[in-house]
Amino acid sequence: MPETPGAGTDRLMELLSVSLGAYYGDFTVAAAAEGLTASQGKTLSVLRRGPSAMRALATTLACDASNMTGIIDRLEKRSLVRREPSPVDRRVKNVLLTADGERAVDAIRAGMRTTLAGLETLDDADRDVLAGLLERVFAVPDAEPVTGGRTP
Amino acid sequence: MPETPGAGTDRLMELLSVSLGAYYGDFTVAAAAEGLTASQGKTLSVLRRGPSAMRALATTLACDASNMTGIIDRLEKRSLVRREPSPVDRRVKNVLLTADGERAVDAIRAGMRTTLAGLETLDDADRDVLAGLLERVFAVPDAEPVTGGRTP
DNA sequence: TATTGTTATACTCTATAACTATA
DNA sequence: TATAGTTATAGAGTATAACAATA
Repeated sequence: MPETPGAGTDRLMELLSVSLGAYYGDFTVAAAAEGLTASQGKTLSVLRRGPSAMRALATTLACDASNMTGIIDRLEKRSLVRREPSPVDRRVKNVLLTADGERAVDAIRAGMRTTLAGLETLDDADRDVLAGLLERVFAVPDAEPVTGGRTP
Repeated sequence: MPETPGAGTDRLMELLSVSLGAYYGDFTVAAAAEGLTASQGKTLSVLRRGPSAMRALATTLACDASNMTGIIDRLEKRSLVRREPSPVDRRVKNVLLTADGERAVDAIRAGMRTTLAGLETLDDADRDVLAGLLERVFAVPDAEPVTGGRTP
C-alpha cells in the first residue's frame, strides 16, 4: 500500500518526458529522411494498421478534421495514400495506404536507429516487462470494472 | 542469447508509438489549458531544469535556432521567460523562466491527468522497473565500450 | 574565420468558422 | 437536424539562407 500516492511519480514523469522526447526526435529525423514531416509520418503510421475515414483519422491523430484535408492532400499528391468513397455512406471518404506509402512507413521505422539500438539492449524477458508496463500505463487496459465483478 | 535480433522489437515499437501518442496528446491538452502550444510547453519544461542559451535550447528541442527566436519572443511577451545577456560572451543570450513560467510548467504537469492516473496504477517496485528499462533504452547508457574494457 | 542570435521567406501545421452534400 | 468533408482564414511552428555583432 503506497502511503504517498504520486511520490515516485515526478521522477517517472521526467523520465517519460525525456524518453518519449528521444523517441519523437528519432521518429522526426527518420521521417525527414523520407522527405516527410512528423505529422505526415504519423498519419502514414496510423494508416498502416488499416484504411480509415477522414474523420476517424483526425480523431486518432487528435487534431481537427480540417487539418486532415491538407495533410492527406499533400500525401495523395505524392501517391503515398489514396482517397476512396465509402460504399455505404456517400459522405465519407476512406483513406488507404498505397504500396509506396507502405514502403515509406517501413523506411521510417527502419530509420529509427537510435530507438532500435536501445531496444536491442533488452533481452526478450525485459521486452515483455516493458511492454506490459507500457500497456498498463498508457493503453488504459480496459480499466472498466466488469459489471458485477468483485470489489474486494 | 536472442537468436532473432529484432523479433520482439516490432511490437515494442508499436507500443512505444501508441504510448507516445497518448503522452503527447495528454501534454498538448494540458498545455492548451494554459493557453500554450505544445512547443511552448516543451520549451518551458526544458527551461525548468535551468537557464539555457538560445542555441543550446534549440539543440535540446531538436529544432533550428531560427525557430527559437519566435518561440521565445512569444513566451517573453507573456512574461513566462526572460532573456538575459551572458556575462562571459556578449553574443549569447540566456533564457530563464520567470515565476509565472514556473507556475505554468507545474500547471501543465499537474494537468496531465491521464498519464498521471496511468502511473498511479503502478506500485513502487513497478515504477522502479519501468524507470530502469526506460533509462536503458533511451538514456543511451554511456553505451561506448570503455577503452580497454572486456569483451567476453 | 567561426559562432550567436536575428531577420526574411516559404511551407506546413493547427484551430475556428462557414459552406456543401449527404444522411 | 445532424454529420462528413472541404474551404477560407489567421496564428504558430519549421527549415533555409543571409545578415550583424562578437569571438
